Amino acid sequence: MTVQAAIDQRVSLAVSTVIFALRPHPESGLMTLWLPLVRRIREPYEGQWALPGGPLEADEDLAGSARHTLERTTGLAPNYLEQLYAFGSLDRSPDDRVVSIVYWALVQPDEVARAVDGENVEWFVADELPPLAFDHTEIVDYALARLRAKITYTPIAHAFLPREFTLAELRAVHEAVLRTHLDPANFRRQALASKTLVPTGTCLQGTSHRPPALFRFEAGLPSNAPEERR
Amino acid sequence: MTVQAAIDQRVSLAVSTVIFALRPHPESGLMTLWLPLVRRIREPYEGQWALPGGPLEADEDLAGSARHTLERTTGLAPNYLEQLYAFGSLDRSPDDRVVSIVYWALVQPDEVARAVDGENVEWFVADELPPLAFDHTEIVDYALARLRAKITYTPIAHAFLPREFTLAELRAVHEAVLRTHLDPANFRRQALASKTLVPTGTCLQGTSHRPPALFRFEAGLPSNAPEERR
DNA sequence: GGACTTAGGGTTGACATGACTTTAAGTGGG
DNA sequence: CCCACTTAAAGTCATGTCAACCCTAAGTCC
Repeated sequence: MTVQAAIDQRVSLAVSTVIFALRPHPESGLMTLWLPLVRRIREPYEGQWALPGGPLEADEDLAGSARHTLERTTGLAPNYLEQLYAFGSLDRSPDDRVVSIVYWALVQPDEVARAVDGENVEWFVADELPPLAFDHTEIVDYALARLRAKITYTPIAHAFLPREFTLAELRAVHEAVLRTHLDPANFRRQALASKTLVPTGTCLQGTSHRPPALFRFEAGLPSNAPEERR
Repeated sequence: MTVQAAIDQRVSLAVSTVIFALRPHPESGLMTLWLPLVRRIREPYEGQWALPGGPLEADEDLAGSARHTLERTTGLAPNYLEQLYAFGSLDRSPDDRVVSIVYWALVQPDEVARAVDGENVEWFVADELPPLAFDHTEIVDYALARLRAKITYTPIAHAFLPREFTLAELRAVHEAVLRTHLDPANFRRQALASKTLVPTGTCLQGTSHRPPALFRFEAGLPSNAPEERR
């Protein structure tokens, strides 16, 4: 058996990451979900857009690998990172057999993020993507569904925001992700009832109206991902 | 580079399955969760118990691989099969680097199941396991948590039962999994409100009391696993 | 000072939930 | 044949949650 044969015989393992951030929509100006894609520079699917990722290195954790691609494509560290799913259909790649373990991440779009956009990295509105390479369209759809489901029963919205934020900003995140309008009063009650928000005692000044109180997120629930929760 | 070196360099990929079934507890006689384990016949952890599984074959699906080990260890086809998590810590196996994609399955314990128990396969009460090889204790704990969480908001309990069942039997499954007592009247209301149960029109005869109506499960919600839902 | 805007709190009605009661329909025993 | 016993199945009621809505507070801008 040759070296190449030994490699061909085995299934190769990659880690990809769906990276979400909030930015204003280019037309409507409303906050929407964006994600960075990488243009493929080789076959298969050369020239098409794909999720950032790469083969799992022998000295890397799964989450570590996801964090690594995240840093490479956005220059940022994630505020939230969770394993999404392992995709392993036989036909997902035309020639070789690849199993992809996909993570999803939430980042806050700092000024930094724009500077790091490399030659082959570009951000897209998550709900208006071009056709993607491999099964990546299906993967993004699943990640979107998971994000939209999870934000309704878990306090992860703060991961899109800086350390201190107002309830209106937090509500804006929910509205942007879920693409709905939420009642401010009911949202406030529900958010405060979750026991995960701590008032900083200060108010945000410089608004043209009543100054809103600032809050900080305080971890209430532990993560439910076995690997990360150590 | 030698063939061995080429193999060593790469991360190997395995698929394991946590298989749940309900059987009476050996002491209390109450229904409890059981799962089959396989005794390891080689190092590392030789002689210890581990989850059934094996390396991912090049021509196998992920779910297909899980189904395959399921058939090998229990002789059964699963009524429910879902991906649990991909475990890939650097230290999970002492010598080589293994990433395990773990599935969990629900089966109904037919007469068949007992006959197939092989030399190195043995069923254990899920909450009273011996020390397991690798990180399999952690994996089982996670699978148990997932099952107990999911049964409360998803109709999967029927996967432990034959095609037709009474509400009392369905409630007994919930009680066995969650290890609690549930009010029969409230459980009935909740179960019927879920719109996933169809009355067969017949009643179970031969009981020493009022004959209960039989129901059949009718899929209401689609699966939320992207790979399986095709 | 008054219009305007958002913060923040209160009210109400629809609905789900848990604890409990009542009636129905079978068996088995005296 | 009547009665005790068991579980099925339906109903009642108090509580809690949630969405829709209204109202007042506290700033800015003109």
